[in-house]
Amino acid sequence: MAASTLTEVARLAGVSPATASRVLNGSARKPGQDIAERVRQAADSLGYIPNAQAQGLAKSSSGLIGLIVHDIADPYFAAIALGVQEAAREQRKMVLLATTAGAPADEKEAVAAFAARRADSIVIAGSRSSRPEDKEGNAELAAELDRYCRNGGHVGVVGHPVVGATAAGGYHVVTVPNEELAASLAAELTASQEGDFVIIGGPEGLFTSDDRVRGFQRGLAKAGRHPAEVLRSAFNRSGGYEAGLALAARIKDARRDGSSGAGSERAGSKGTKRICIFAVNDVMAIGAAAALRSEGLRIPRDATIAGFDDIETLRDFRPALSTVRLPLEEIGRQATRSAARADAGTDDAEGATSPISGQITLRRSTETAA
Amino acid sequence: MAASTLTEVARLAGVSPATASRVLNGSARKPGQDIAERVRQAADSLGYIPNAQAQGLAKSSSGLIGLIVHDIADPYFAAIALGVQEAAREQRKMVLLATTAGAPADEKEAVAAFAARRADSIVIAGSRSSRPEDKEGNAELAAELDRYCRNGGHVGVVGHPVVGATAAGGYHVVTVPNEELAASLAAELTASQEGDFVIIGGPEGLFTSDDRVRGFQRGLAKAGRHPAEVLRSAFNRSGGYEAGLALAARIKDARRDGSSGAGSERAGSKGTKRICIFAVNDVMAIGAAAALRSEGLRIPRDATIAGFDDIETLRDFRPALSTVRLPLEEIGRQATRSAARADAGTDDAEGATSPISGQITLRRSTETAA
DNA sequence: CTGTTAGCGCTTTCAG
DNA sequence: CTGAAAGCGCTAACAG
Repeated sequence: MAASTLTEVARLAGVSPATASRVLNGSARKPGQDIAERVRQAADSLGYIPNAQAQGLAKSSSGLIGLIVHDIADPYFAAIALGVQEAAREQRKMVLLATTAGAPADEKEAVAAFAARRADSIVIAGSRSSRPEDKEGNAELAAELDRYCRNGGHVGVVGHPVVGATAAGGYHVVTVPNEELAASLAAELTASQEGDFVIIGGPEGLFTSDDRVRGFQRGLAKAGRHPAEVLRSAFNRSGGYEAGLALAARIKDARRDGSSGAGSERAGSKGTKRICIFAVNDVMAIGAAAALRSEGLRIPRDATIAGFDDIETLRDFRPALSTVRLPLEEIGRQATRSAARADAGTDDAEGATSPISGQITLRRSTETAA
Repeated sequence: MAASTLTEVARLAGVSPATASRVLNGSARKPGQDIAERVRQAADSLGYIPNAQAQGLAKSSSGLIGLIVHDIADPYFAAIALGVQEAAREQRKMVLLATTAGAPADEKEAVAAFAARRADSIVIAGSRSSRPEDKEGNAELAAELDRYCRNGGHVGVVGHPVVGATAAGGYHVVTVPNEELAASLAAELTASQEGDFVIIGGPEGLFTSDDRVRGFQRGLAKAGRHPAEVLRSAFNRSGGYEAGLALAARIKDARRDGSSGAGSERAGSKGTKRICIFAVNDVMAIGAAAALRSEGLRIPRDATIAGFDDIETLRDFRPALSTVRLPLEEIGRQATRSAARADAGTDDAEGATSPISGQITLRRSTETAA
């Protein structure tokens, strides 16, 4: 028993399908009260549900918004996804989700799939990269995106423009001031941290990571500190954990050397000043912290640490993590809205969404008080 | 410049649209090598992307899987969503996401929207409820679901069947043994916990919560303990926080009374034995823990606490949370697969997926050792 | 204001 | 093995 169709409804109501369409699904022209009522009754007596595919085909638009994330289980993306959802709801659209693990090749496939479904717009979250191994993938992704835009699609990108994408019409970027914020974070930290800084970054070539690293170094330089050493690992918790392990070993070594055989536990109170770790995102920071802890080191006693993003789920972590708060939901919302805006013809200056701002948030993990 | 169509490709290749269709999109019949090659070339020289809407209309199926969650930013749902995503990928389908905050009315809308899009199957995650205020909504949801199934749709539900849904064909439930697991948790806890138990539950009528409460009480009874008092609040972090605040006050009072004016800080070592809190999910447990901490109480020193779910993002929380590990991703995967199975006609015993099992995981938060 | 007539792009009998 | 023709369900010009 297939779902009933508009034609059936029309027949039951004794009108033409066109009229039924006009009353059931919005149209500029309003049929007469009497007839409208009859149609409506027929419709719900049959349990009529319009076939969105057919509507889409006829109107060539789909009421769909495509969302591309690296990993929906990562709270960073989940928060953005929530924002996208909200914006989609405002536009009375549904969101189609694609998880790509950040591989440009998969992202390209996702874009193609969205294009095939005639998604009205596409939102891409997740760091762009310029790694050599992604070069080809990036080019293909850019080409796919261009084609999508040329065919009338709109795309909103979170963070950085996709490498190589010509800024064709319908292509919008929600810029996140990663570099500036990282610089500010560094500036604030230098006020209290006396020891060396170490950065735990993601793989080289990941824009988000690179920007934060660069910004942090800049902030350090401005404060007259020498540049931090940069440890590279995966852009997730286990990457942070690994790097944390390496740092823990180093801290212990330094302590052993510094205390020449004796054995106080408190690195922070020794000649060797405790290091301050900046992990380029919260999940990595949490991973690093876990590693230090597992090696018997304490934060902020033996080392201080800061992250980036201010992931909500991680706010109850102790010691509370110093970080940079990013309005993740808002970012998702804006990316979605900016993509839709062009859709509606509201061509206000190409990207009139208010700029994203973040907020340095110092908490216990970088406290240096006795 | 609209996307190019099959007809265009066919014309360019000098064949009929039918043939082009046969070579480009899978068909039982295989056109000749020579002609196939020509079509393929024409296709990608034009950058042809099949119009999924049109295909869907013609085949009346869409390659879409609808997923309904309360809140995609909640790590519990995010984990399930990841599993759904994976299963969808196996089936070469995309997932359509709907966030409903658990309101049956919204869920009904989501189901209707999915039905309109001719989703091949629908997965519903998130606790069902039998609260009086949801009664009407549940009935409508059930009706909508039934209609969807009757029209050939398949649905996979996580946890409990939707209230009032007739177990029509195509309706599958992935059962999570919440009650049993909660009972086991209680059993294990009674071995080490001497004080009273208190349960922080969600609103009455939420099945998941109710099951866990019931199971826990049963476990307690079996161990000869008297039933735990049940505090009700919202089924999320802030609900846990609120309840935690109330408990903190109570613990402090008890301590003051117990120590009649003197003032040791250690409730655990007093005559009043420390209470053991069971929060029906991890996020609530974390909230409660945060509340206790903010009131100057320490875990497990002043009270012990356990949660449920073993949310991955929360595993770095300290003290490590005792909980029941649930294979969330797997649950999502199974719900998706079981819904699809019927689709493929593989009618193996109505629900031949392996049953979900959980694992009691005792960690620091319930340690009672000195 | 309503009904009729064409498609939207693709699949799928059914002939050739 | 290929092509022609008839829709899938709905919308949007046109007529009436």
